[in-house]
Amino acid sequence: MPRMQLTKTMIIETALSLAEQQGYEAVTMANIARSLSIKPPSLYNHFKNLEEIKHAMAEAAQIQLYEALRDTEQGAQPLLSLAKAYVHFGSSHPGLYASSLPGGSWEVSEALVQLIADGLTSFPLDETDKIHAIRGFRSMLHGFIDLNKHAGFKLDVDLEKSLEQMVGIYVRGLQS
Amino acid sequence: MPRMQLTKTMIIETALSLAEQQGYEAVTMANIARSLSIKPPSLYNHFKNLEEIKHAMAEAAQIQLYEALRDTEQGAQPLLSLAKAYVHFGSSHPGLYASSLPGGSWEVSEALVQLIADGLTSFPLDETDKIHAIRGFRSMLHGFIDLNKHAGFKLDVDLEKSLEQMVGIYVRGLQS
DNA sequence: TTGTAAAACTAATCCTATTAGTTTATAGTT
DNA sequence: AACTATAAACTAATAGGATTAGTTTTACAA
Repeated sequence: MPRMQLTKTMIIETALSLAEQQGYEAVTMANIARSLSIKPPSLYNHFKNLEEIKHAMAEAAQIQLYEALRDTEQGAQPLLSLAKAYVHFGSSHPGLYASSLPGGSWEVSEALVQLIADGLTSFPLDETDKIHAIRGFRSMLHGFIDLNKHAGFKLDVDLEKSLEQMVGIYVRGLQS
Repeated sequence: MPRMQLTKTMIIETALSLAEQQGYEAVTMANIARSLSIKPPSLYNHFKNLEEIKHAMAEAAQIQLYEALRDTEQGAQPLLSLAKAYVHFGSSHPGLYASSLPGGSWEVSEALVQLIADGLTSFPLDETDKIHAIRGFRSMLHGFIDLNKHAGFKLDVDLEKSLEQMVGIYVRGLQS
C-alpha cells in the first residue's frame, strides 16, 4: 500500500474540525482537501463521495456527543443534568452537533438512547412507554437546540430557565 | 414600469412549489428561473439574492403553517389537536415546513405563538411561565418532526402513539 | 414621439462535486 | 537489488450552482 500517510481517520478529523471551527456548511471537498494540502480528487481514493464522508463524520460526532453526556454528573435530577449537557453540547458546538445528525452507527445511537433510559429508571414504565418517553425527551432537546439555531425564540426571556422549566414539566408529567 | 409580468409573489410561489414538490434543496436560482422560463440573472431584478428569496418564502410558508393550525378542531384536548396538526403539516409537507424555518415576520410568529397560548388557557401560568411553556411545546414538536426527517427514530414503535404520549406527558406536567 | 428606467438578456467569474486518465512512489516478490 | 503491481496522488475536464457587469429591449410617461 503506497503513500498511505493519509488515512480515513485523518480526513474525518479534518472535516470535523472544519465543522467545529467554520460551521457545517464549510464541510466541502475543497475545504477538506485544502486543510490537508492535497487536491480534492485525492479524497475519492478514500471515500466514495462527500455523502460518505458526512456519514463517517456523523459516527465520530455522535461518539463525542455520547462521551459528553456520559461524563455528566448524575445528581438528584439525572434527566435535567442530561438535558443541560445535551443542549450545552448542541449550542456550544453547533458544527459538531450538526455533523452528528445524519445518523451514525446503530451501536452509538443505542448507547445514547440507553443514557436517557438510565435517567428514566425511577419512573415505572413498560418497554413501549419507555421508548415513547425517550423519543419525547430527545425531541424536546433537539427541538430546543434547533429552534434556537434558527432564531426561533425571539423574546427576551432567559433561555436556560426555559430549558429547566421544559424539562421540569416533562419530568412531572412522567411522574403523574 | 416596463415588463412587470413577473412579480415577487410569482417568484415566491414558484419557489415554494419547488420546495413542496422537489424538496427544499431544489430551491436554487437555476431551478426557480427554469420554472419561470427566464434566466437566473433576471431574478436579481426582484430580489437581492437567494437568501432574500428564502426569507420571503419563510414568511409565506409560515402563514400556510399558521392557517393549517388555525383551522384545527379545538376539542377537549386543544394542545393535542394542535400538536397533531403541527406534526402532520411538518411531515406531509417537509419542503414547505423547511421553508418556514428561516424566520418569517414577527406578526406571523406572534400569531403562531398565540395559537399555542390559546391551548394553554386552562393552565394557571404567569406570563413568564407561559413563555417557557410555549417554548417547550414548540421545541417538542419541531424536534419530533426534525428527528424523524433525519431518521432519528429507528425502532418499530408506532410514531403517532409516541406523539400522543409525548404531548400527554407534557400536558400532565403542566397540570401538576 | 421620444426618453427613461425597469426588466430582461448574454457573458463572465468563481464557487462547488465529481470523473477520467495519468503519473508516481512504495511494498512485496523475484 | 531490480521489478512489478497497485495504491494514492496528480492534472484536466465537465456540469451545476450563485453572482456581477454590461447590454439590449420594452413599456410607460412626458
